[in-house]
Amino acid sequence: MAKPGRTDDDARGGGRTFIETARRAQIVRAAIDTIADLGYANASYAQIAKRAGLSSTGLISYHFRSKDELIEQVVAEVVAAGQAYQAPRVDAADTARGKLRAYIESNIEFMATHPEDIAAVAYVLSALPRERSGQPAPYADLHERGIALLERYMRQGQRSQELRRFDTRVMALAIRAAIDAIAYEIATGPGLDLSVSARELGQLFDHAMRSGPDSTNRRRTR
Amino acid sequence: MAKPGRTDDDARGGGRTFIETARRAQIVRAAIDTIADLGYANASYAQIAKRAGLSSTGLISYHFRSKDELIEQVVAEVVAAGQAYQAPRVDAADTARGKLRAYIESNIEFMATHPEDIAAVAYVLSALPRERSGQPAPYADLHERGIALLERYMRQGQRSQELRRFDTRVMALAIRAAIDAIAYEIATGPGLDLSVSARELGQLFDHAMRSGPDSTNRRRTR
Amino acid sequence: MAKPGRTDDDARGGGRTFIETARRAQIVRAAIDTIADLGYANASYAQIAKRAGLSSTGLISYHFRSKDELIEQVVAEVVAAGQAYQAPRVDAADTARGKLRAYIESNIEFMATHPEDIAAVAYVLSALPRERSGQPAPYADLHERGIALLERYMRQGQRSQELRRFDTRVMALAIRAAIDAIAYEIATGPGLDLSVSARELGQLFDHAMRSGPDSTNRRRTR
Amino acid sequence: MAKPGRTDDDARGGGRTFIETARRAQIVRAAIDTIADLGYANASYAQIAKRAGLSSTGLISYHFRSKDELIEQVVAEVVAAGQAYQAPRVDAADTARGKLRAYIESNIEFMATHPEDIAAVAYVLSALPRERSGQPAPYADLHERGIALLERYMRQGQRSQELRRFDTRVMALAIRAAIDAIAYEIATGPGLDLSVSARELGQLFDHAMRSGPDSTNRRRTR
DNA sequence: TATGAATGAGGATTCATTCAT
DNA sequence: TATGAATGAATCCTCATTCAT
Repeated sequence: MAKPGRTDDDARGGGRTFIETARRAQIVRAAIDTIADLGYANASYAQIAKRAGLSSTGLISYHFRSKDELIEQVVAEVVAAGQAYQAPRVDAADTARGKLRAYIESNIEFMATHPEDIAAVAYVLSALPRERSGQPAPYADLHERGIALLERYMRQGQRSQELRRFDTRVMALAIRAAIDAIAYEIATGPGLDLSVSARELGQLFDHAMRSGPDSTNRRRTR
Repeated sequence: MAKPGRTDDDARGGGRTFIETARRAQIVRAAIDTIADLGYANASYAQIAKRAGLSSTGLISYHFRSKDELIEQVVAEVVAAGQAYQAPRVDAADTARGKLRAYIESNIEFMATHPEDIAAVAYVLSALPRERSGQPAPYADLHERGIALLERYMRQGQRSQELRRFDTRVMALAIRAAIDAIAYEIATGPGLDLSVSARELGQLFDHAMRSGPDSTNRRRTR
Repeated sequence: MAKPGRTDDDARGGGRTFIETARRAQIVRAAIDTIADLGYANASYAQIAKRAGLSSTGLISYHFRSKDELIEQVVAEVVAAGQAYQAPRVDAADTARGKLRAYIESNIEFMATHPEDIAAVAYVLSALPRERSGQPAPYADLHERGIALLERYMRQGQRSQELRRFDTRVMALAIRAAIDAIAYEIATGPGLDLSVSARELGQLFDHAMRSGPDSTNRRRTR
Repeated sequence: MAKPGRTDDDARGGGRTFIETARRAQIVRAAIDTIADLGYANASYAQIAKRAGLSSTGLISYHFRSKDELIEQVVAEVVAAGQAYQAPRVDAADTARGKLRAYIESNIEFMATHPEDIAAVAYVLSALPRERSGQPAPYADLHERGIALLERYMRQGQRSQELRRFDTRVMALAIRAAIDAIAYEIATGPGLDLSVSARELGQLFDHAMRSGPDSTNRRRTR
């Protein structure tokens, strides 16, 4: 039958028609907007269909095997867009300090310029149960991968003595959290300027991480 | 007949009988546990009632005007407890740097030692729509008050030249976000140690804020 | 909460209110009528609620954990009524031939006088998949118990030489099937008289089973 | 454009192209398999299309005016195959007793050797509402024709005194029901042997119908 | 002929809330 | 105060059918 949302071979988008692909994209976009506007809990098929200009919720079910699959696509879409924006900017820098700064600044830029996308995934991720009977949270690896990348740069910078010694995990978590918070602030409240804030945050963590001129690098005790 | 959850004078707990107060507390506690366990979306009255040992969901509706009011109380309860823990510890410090460090460390301590409470409000806050038809987000002032407090200490420290010049709002947002992230990490993943992380984070932002090493870099005595 | 249809301890009807019991019975009755009228496939909650005079399908879900449970009760209800009718009549006979005849006749009587009940279970049993991935059909034991009872009487009669030798399983299946068919015919088509048919069928199988006067009892060859 | 399933002249297959006829047969076959496997309730167009190797459910709607028509064809197909098998075998016998015995045995043989077909019609017939707003049950004549045939043989046998006097309708109904039950048992449960059961059942009703042993009890030669 | 997109009705179930007791 | 019965809206999803291509 090849009802696209229902076949088993959906890992590959192989058998997707042009119109099917377009519809899926349209629905995913509508889902993002809906979630960003109303929150995850209120993002019903009815609301999504309304925003997508669809005359029936059945069409969503036709294109996506289940609501879970739709949400999955929402996250995937935003993540892909984010990485496409960020990767070249980070790669362009050549020192560890530079890469970390580029990471922070480009990340904020993307987030602040795609507020709907970010709001949507934020809603989704925070709505899912933290962990379900042993198995890890559904999108945990997403977060974890970002942290791991940051830590890798940090250790690199510590080896080359660009950076002082500190607990890389704590620092990485702090950076990610700060980025999210600032981006959110920029996107919602009108009080903060994008480029200024990006630079400020880059500076903040540059101060926090760099080897001080008084390089009496206190080692973590314990 | 003065149904407590329904009368108009509910802003003040004025007309509450003893038993009424106890029941409300019991239900709020059950709601916290439920939300922490199942997430906001699955925290139905049925589930909450079950955990509260109540035999009818009707009783919840009787004691709370609406589900919104119950959730409001959930947040209020946790916030009050947090402030009770934190205020004396911050007040005890006498310099701005000290206060900021105390704020960070005591905040993490509270959060890490009350994982259920924190999980519950985290779920609630992140589930609520950011803004609803013009009016600000439901608990925005909560967040805003925390930020304002931090900024006040920072400006104080900048005036006394304990701290370097930076954008206080960006810094405050970063601190709050980092605290939340670390506390969440401690509460869920078993990888992070509470007291170590608290100290690390205190140090992180101490580095980020303090005046350069050429200035009189007073060490925290402790 | 003790929502009756949802608690786990439903094996025991222990915690059932009077009104709850009454409602359940009412709904089961409405379900029987609906299924008998419309068939299993068309017996939606909406139809059942309409016939029960309920203003919401939600009430059915409130009283029964799931549709499966409701259907289970439908079958249980009819089976119980049938056994209550039949058991004393069979027990009253003292020879094997007599018991078998009483079984046949009383069974037809019950079925023909409770056409709705019979139609309902017939629909239900025939709608369920014959077997599902290994596990036996849902109500298979029901049928099997009836067959086993008949076979027991037959073997008894064969030992006492009241009955000729024959394959008891084939005979038992034939009897059960014939009873069902005749009862159905009586209940629907107006052409057949109840007591006459009951007697005829009793005679039919009496002829088929009794030791012929020419008691050259051919053993099953095989 | 003569959409075959939709035109009015569908009673006769007059205007059917070759490919149209083939497609219809293919779909009917797939429907039989699907119903036999999943039951009537779960035999959706989607499932049927999948088994038929069709890539769209639309094609089924294209070839059949409605689902009712498809189901009708399913029944017709199986009935035709059954009659093709049975008719010559019954005709070959020359006495009434012989014909009845041949009917019973050949009927069982067909049913037991075509379990899918039989399961499918069994599901269909038992799923359909007994009568729909006055008009008789959809396939009542099918059943009625079989009964009438049996009764004709019986009356013939009674006139020639091969058979004792009994209610022919009750007997005919019993025979049909028994055949169905045994065939079903053979097809599903592995406990019963086909040829043994066929012979047993033939004997059963031979005993039930034949004139008493005082009469000239002709043995079947075979 | 065949496909796949689209439709809209209808499916069971969950939910917060109300109300009589 | 507390209970449990009842309500009706809203949830996702499945289905047969239609239609443009």
